[in-house]
Amino acid sequence: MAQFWKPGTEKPRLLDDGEGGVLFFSSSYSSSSSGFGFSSTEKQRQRLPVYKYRTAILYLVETHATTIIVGETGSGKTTQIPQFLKEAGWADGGRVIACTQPRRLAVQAVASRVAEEMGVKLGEEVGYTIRFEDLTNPDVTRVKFLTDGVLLREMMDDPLLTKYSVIMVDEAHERSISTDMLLGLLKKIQRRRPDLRLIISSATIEAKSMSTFFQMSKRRRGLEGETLEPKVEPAILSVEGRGFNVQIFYLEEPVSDYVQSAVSTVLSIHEQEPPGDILVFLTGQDDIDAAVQLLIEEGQNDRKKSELIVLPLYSGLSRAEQDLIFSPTPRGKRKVVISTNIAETSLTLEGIVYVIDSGFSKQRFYNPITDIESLIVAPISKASARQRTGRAGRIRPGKCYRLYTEEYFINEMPAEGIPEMQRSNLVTCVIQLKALGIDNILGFDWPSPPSPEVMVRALEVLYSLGVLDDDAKLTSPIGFQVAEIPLEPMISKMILASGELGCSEEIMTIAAVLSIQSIWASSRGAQKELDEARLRFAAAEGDHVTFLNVYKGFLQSNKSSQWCHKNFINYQAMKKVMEVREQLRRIAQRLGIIMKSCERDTTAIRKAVTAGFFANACQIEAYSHNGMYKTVRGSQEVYIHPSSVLFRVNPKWVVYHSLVSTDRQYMRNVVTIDPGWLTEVAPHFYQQRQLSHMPH
DNA sequence: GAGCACTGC
Repeated sequence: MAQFWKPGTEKPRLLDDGEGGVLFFSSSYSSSSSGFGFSSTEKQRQRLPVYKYRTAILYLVETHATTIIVGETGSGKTTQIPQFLKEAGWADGGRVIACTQPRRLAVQAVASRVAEEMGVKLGEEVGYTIRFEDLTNPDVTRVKFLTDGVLLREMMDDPLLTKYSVIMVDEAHERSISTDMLLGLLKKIQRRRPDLRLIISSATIEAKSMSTFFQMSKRRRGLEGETLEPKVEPAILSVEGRGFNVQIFYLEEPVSDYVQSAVSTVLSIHEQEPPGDILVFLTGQDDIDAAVQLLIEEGQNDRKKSELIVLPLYSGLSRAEQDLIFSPTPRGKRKVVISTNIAETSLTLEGIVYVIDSGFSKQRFYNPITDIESLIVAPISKASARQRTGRAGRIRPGKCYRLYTEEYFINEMPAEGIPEMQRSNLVTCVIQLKALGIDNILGFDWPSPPSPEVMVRALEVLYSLGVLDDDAKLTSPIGFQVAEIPLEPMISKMILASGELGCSEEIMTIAAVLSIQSIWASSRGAQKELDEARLRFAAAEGDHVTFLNVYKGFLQSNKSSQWCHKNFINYQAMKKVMEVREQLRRIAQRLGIIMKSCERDTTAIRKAVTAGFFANACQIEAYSHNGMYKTVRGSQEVYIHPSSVLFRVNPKWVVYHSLVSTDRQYMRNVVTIDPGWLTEVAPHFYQQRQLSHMPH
């Protein structure tokens, strides 16, 4: 292997901070406020790198409106800082300390860890809130963990978030849409609430741009000089991590086939390196299955290679298939996990010593002209590369093999990825801002502003749904109701229509199914059986009505997991459908939507679907032999996806829920309609499209 | 007859 690789100079756990203005405090250990002898958890707390910055952090939070903390994994910032704040009195007088996370699992894990360290029952002094689960008690909860999406929802009832004294936004470097929205809105809140403190916690050094972002709000206000106010300039503090060193190797020459290159690197490691599991980052199911296949074939006629346990990992796998990843590696074997980005942040694997990084991942891009989102294989950023590398150093020093050259890493790889906000359709984001009373959407102060074209397109869609009026204000009641329902606006509109059409029971089910990934079980190696199972539920009207048949069968089976397994249905997904449906039913009740079943009248159901998705109407091409459709709106060429029950049935008129773009545009989840309904449910859109009168 | 990185309310 030596001739293929050369050691790099970069050490991933060291921050290459060329940034000025980074504050390093090295105060001595502070004592605990408990006054008791140190318990073992107390000792563990003190060993975390963040512990020696306790005084510094509390000082900075006291004196600065915003504190930016750059901390690598293992620094302990997420679990310790909320406790420091609590001990220092930030939760006195009924105030609450909030800490947001991008993911539900992280919220639960961190909250229970902190409750344990503080010796309190989870849900009392320390609590958490995620969708479907609120483990807090408003009277006693003082430290609250929540997803950033939940905090955004809380702003709809309490726009200034008055009960919180400090809000810590964790994992801000991931730059998800909801984190970015939160940052923009918190900056606005700061102007009205000088008492509020923000802590922005990030794993990368882009702290500088974040600092500039938070600096300006106060300047504009002209607060400088007022003595009682906190400093307008955000503080930046850097905290070291506690990972092990990872040695990095680069390719000497670029390769064209990273799958093949990854496979041969796995084999070289296995031949030449001491025991330790391998994690390979590829881009998607295709790549991963191909690599798994190649490695299994290699193992079939070679004793040494047969010691490899090769496991794929991506979100489409069933729970049981994913759980295989966590089983301990037997003696004399070596586990090789071949994964998508899921292992970069969402899942942590223990026992990984070697990481192989292809340098690519699938990323979403959005084209506002065609209104199509697509997944494209694109180069990752340096920040991602470091994150991947860090996965090798969790238990002991590790090695990372990058399937690109050092020259490429240094000179060509972008420092940071493009924030999700600049790669997505923003319809949901815009309606949330409108609901929060932000009128000037185009002038909103974002950490990374999206293009005006994307914003205008979102406003156009909301206008066509009747959610916004000519002045781009939320309509009443429809606009406010759609904003209240936590789903895509087109699904929410469909729900509202179902109340009037007398089919709300059915539409709630359809809305719940459409809002989750897929109710079908993954079908690796059993495609034919899955297709047959799907046919057992198939309805002539299309996929939406088919979902109703599945849901009915599931209820009749008494929500049996065995029934799901037998019918190639994802049991976890069905449980989620039930949860979402229940939440929707409660919201509908609040909004005064009458719950009613239309029995077997699928006309009402399909009309309700059309009321939300009229913009996705398509007509088949008159002399098409290959099932080509054209969208009514833009004459775009589209095809029914082979997984649809209407595939090869090719009805004349359909509406679809979403497009998958590969070599062709495929419509997923398709239902037949009568074209007459289009002018009936959306006259403004199909009869008098007033292009001159678009909202702005 | 083909394919969906990952979250979240």
